[in-house]
Amino acid sequence: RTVTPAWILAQFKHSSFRHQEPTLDQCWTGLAHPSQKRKAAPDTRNKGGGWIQKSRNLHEFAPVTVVKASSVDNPMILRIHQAKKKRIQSQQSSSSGGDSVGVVKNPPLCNRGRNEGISNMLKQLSNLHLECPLGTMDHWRAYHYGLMAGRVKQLDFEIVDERVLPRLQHIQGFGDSIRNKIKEYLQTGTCQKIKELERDPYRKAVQSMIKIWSIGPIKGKELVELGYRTIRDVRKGLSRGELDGLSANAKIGIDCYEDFEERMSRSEVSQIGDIVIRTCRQVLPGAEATIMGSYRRGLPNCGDIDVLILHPDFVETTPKGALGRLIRMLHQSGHMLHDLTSVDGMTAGGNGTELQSESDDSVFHSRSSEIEGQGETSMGLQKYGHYHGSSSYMGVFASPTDAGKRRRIDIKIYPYQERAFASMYFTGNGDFNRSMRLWSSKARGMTLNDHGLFPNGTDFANGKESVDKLKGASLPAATEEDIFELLGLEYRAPSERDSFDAIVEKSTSQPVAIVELDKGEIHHEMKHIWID
DNA sequence: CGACAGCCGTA
DNA sequence: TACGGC
DNA sequence: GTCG
Ligand SMILES: O=c1ccn([C@H]2C[C@H](O)[C@@H](COP(=O)(O)OP(=O)(O)OP(=O)(O)O)O2)c(=O)[nH]1
Ligand SMILES: [Mg+2]
Repeated sequence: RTVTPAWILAQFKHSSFRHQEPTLDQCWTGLAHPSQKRKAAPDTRNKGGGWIQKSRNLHEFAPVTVVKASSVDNPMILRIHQAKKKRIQSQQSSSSGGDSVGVVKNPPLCNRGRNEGISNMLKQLSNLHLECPLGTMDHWRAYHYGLMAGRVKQLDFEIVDERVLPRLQHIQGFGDSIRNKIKEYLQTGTCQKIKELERDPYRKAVQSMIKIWSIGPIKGKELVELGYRTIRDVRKGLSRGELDGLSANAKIGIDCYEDFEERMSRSEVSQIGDIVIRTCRQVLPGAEATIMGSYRRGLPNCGDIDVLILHPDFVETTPKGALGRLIRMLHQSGHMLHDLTSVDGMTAGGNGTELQSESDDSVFHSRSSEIEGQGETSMGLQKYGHYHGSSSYMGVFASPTDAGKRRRIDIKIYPYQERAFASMYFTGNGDFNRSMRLWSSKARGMTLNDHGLFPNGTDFANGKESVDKLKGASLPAATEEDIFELLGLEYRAPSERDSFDAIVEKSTSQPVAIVELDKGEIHHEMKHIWID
């Protein structure tokens, strides 16, 4: 937060090192009315080498100097850095390692649903921070609470009273704060922090703003500072012309507020899927379209519908303009109501189903952005040195089962050779993907994304443009099983891909190890412990 | 202190 | 680049 | 929030 000079002066009066929380009017919001916003100036705070950074334009923002706690004079941080140096040295001298880990921090986990109450409490804490990340820390608080909510369920013992707390201390991720909350839960059956967060009217207001699609914590706070508290307020403001500065997507989000809050039944998802898939086959004969996301994982209800399109004849590219034609046709039939992303080829005159085979050179080189070369993102060619033509669409679909209701839809199309990676990605869930990518990077020295699996230390990783195409190329995988195998992970069916801890090293793996870390270091490289 | 996945689209 | 989203 |  940026504070006003008034707040700073007030702190000196207290002659104490503990400062007071600034009240709302002691904060410098620096906010302009959305409709008056100019182009965003680059945020230069906290960048650059020095450990003292001056604030920018004094007339625009509060005259505050940001002091970074640096290693220069902070004994705590010095100690950490020295410890780090020592660790590195000892590893270089005796590379045998493996036994440097005295405490076994990874007890056997099982997948029985234990510790329900505690897990629910942690999940609530996670959601409260996630749904309203006011501070910069809240994002990672939510992340960690979420992680531990999953992990308590998998413990091989039930937390019934305080005597097991010391035992928790030796398990990765249960720090002081969480152990104290568990203690409080055991004693009182509740958690004051949750109550506190739920009561806070400011939080509540921001949260209701954030639920508008395309409004995040920044815009949400801005709206609250401007006096809006509820979706009704925002709608009123919009009708008065006070909020014309909001993005086109935000206006759609406001319009569909209640509809987007709801989740749909599987049967509704499958009916929408039928419509999309049928239309897709008309527009692109031979295409394979599949419903992904929570639907593929078998959840009883879904927040949106995710559709993946592939075509076996387009191995390295995607058919030009196909996605656009699909969207156009869905608009014409009245199913698609709004676009949340632009679509190349949608407004083009290209008729129906002309199919260029990908061996046609014109498909390959249609990558200038002025032309409506479909798909091909600018990053793809530069960073990966491989040619790809994936593209994606986000829109709003009319419910076929619940008249008048509007549903979020995501449609993505990938080259056929990326199908395993695209399907892994699009099946999720989000935590599972993050866990798998973290494992890939930390334990295997490879970067995993929705296009492929890339060994690090190649041109890809260095961000250079690849001259030799093979050097920047992905390891091949035709199926999802292949990807688990390449990474040395236990296979997980879609319905099992439900948490961070669902990523587990395969016991008999002969992985394609690229990093030269010993096992102990791999395991303890990060706080995320991979359980054998 | 820095890490906690890796991208894409909009303004 | 900042923000929001998958 | 937690770890190294
Ligand atoms: O931060 C994210 C969000 C999503 N995804 C992937 C996994 C996810 O399964 C898929 C579709 O995203 P969506 O937001 O639709 O999630 P979902 O798993 O389908 O759940 P929901 O029922 O809320 O749609 O995209 C990620 O990799 N990272
Ligand atoms: Mg979904």
